[in-house]
Amino acid sequence: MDIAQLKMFQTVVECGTMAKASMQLHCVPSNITTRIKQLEEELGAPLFYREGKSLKLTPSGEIFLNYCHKILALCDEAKRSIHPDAPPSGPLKIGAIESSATTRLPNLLAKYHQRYPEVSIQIITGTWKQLLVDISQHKLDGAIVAGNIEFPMLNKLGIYQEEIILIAPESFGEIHCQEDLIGKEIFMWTEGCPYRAALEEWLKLKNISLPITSITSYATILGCVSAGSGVSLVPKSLFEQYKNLTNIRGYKFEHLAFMQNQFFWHKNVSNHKARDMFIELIKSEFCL
Amino acid sequence: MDIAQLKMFQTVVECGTMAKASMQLHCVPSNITTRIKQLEEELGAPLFYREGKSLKLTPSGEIFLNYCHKILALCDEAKRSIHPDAPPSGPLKIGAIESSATTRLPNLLAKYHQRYPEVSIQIITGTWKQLLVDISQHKLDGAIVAGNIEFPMLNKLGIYQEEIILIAPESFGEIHCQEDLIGKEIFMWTEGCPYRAALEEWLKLKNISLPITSITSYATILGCVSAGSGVSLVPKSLFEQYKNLTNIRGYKFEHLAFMQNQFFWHKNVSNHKARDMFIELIKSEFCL
DNA sequence: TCAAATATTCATTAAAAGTGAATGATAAAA
DNA sequence: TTTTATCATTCACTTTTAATGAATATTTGA
Repeated sequence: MDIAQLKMFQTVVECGTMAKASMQLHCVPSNITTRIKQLEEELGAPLFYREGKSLKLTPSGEIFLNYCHKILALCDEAKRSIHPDAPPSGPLKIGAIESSATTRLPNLLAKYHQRYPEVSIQIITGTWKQLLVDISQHKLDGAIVAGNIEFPMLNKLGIYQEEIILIAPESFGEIHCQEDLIGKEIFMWTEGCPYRAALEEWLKLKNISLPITSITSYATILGCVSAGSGVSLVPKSLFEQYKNLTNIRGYKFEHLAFMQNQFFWHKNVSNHKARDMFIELIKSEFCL
Repeated sequence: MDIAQLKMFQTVVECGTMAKASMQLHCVPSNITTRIKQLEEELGAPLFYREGKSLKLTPSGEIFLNYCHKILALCDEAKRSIHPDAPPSGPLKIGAIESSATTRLPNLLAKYHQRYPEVSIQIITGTWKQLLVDISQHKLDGAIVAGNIEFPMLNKLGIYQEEIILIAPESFGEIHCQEDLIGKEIFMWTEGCPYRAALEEWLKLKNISLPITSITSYATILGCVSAGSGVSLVPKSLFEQYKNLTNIRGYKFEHLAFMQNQFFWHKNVSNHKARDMFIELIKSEFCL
């Protein structure tokens, strides 16, 4: 067993194909094939089902992948631990829900990169659940997530309150209560979005159940509302980012005016200076 | 960074010299030298102070060694996890305090080896503290220790009660209270031995403080008592093992008649079948 | 002071990793 | 359906890396 092999295996799973993994690892596909087979032989079990050209993890592969993440994360940590006072460097994988990624992150990243140019940041978006699971499996170093969540093995830090507003085309007239939405089309992020959950909860208070159109793009949601086809519930900061879309009106959403956004990271991962400096930056930006 | 390198580094630390490590790893010393240097270069810090031919870990080396243990333990665990139903095999490092090692372990090991001949067992003796620290640093897979101890990150299982007796030469006459020991020489295991602690506590009840001769060998302690030169406090099972020493008398030690012996292992290490079967054996032998 | 043990260097050999072109199979596109 | 892209794999080959063994200098212990 070899660390390079583990890295290859992990990358193949991430990329989905050996061809893509070989690009990312700057080597030739045949090399990956050989070394994965070699690994499978040593372990005495296949890691992938090979059906046609698709690769699917076997149960053994799933188990082994989890260990790979842990082992590689530990190796990184071991290296970092030797130079506790060196400026942070290396990769930093930060997750964020879409709304945070589009509104707050760009600013944050610019400052971070200016301070620590040696760190190569990677941003991954996903649902809060995906992101937190990924952190606990060491696939992410940390993530910004909305809502007051507790998650085993993860530390958290409250960062900012995101104001939530209801947006609708000017043509719809004033919107103040649930009934004003009846007959209107509603655009929201997919399942797992806390804003969506809040809206559904609000409607349920009056026993109203309306169909919601799922759109995984805030730009599109704003576009739809702007085009006059429906309403949505979005962070105010996002709305302001798109304020050139003039014919949209925002309304206070009293049911859940603010949502706490938090940064999560793994309790067991220490000596991660790049991540710790990211936390420090967050603190200095938002926690004054 | 390479797993083979980490294994080499760990082995060098264990063996104390590169020469001995090279024997254990079945390669030549120059290879070890080269690969350790290579590792140091990659980490950007020396792992050893090289003064003459002695190797001493640098602070960086200490830190890195801890990660090595964790990483290599995880690699083993990853391999084992693939074959959950295979009979246990591979190395199994069990620690024990001297008294357990000499009295209870031999029997246990015979049975274990008969059942799982593929496991190569290694027994390490030490003080309870050393052993438990070694488990938490993944240097040991488990250990048998006397006394009712709690230790972070470790699971424990009570196994048997060890009866404690006071032994003295027949020539000393009856011994029943602390005062009977005054003027007698006392032989005990070194600091850290729970039996010794119990004896000292017992003497302290009457504010008696007697000098104790430390001997790290039960055979020698028994021999000294048998030769008529002093008294000691030992597990009854040990005393019985040496009962051919006829002129020793054993007395009930009321202050601490029994001492609970326990098996400890690491909470975070799962999928360790060889160890789990050892626990099962202990249960079936002692916990009926 | 001598002898055994040790880390290290260096030229050499053996092993392993990586390459690149060819092949066949598969899924998507025309 | 045919065509085209993409993919994993095989194999002969090259490059890189690890391991060896003899030589050397140093140190510990007798």
